Amino acid sequence: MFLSTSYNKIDSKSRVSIPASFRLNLEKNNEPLVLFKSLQLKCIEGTTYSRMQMYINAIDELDALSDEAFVLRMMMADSFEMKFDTGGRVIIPDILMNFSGLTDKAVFMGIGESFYIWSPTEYESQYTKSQKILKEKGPPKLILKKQSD
Amino acid sequence: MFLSTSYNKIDSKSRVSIPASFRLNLEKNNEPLVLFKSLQLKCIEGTTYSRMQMYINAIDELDALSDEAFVLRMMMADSFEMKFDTGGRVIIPDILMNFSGLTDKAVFMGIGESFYIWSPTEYESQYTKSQKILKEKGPPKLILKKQSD
DNA sequence: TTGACTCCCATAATTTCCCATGTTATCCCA
DNA sequence: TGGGATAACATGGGAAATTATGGGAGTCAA
Repeated sequence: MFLSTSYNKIDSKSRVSIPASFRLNLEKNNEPLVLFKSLQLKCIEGTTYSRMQMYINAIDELDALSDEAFVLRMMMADSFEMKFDTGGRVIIPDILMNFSGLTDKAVFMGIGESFYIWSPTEYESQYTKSQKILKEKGPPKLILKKQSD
Repeated sequence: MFLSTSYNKIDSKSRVSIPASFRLNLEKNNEPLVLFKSLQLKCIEGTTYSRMQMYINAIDELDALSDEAFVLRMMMADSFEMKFDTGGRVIIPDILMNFSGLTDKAVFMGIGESFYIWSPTEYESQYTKSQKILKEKGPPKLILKKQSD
């Protein structure tokens, strides 16, 4: 699971350290890391290779001509398998840098099965927004289920 | 898995480098590359030899005289097994160049089990279209299943 | 001999890999 | 509980390997 938030520097080669706790989570499960454009937010999303595989399998089960399949294929096109250097860094592809507005600093935000990478300004505005909603609507009501598989 | 998007040049001999990550994916699985006309889009589709075989098997399950079977057989006729040169390039057959409107630049778009090759203009219009669908209909709702095979 | 095609080599640019260093966090013992 | 030793982490830079791409020599057929 990916949890917690941290800031890391992006150097002139577009390299950035993935937080150690995230890396450990991947290594423990022997999972490569995949980064892709978030479908809803102006940020990069990171997840495991096998979770990405689940999306791909889902494509084959949809009507090949459907809008859903079309959008999912585009999502794959904006996905990148990452390689770590010995220091635990990855190089963020230009496409993702531009899309998310990243320059020299990245905010890593673990959200369970995946994590977000934000530019600091975008992160702050999203955080503020979430606090506002929380204040107005109160905490969300959750129905917790035991894991079935 | 074929992931990510990249641009490569097509030279005067109709040669083009297949992105290294795609090549690696093929080599790793000892799979020849097959290119064919997309059935839905104005682009070339690339996939593994064994996935092409799955399409062929699917034809056999259809009514031999049906329109579907007819169309699929025609698709097979416009499929080509590719040979790589020492630099990792292939020569794109004229039929496919003309069909997809390729001239001097190709966009490679990994979509999981296969990949598309577009002319830059066609790629951009398709990308715009996907963004529009995403905006209007929101992200596809998926029920993700763990891989069963 | 020309044209089309295949195979191979050359090179520039990019990417990957590895080593070095400062900084932060963790641990252990007094 | 403090404070120093040790390990882990984040970050910088450069060497080495890989990739993309251009061009040419050899082959075969018309």
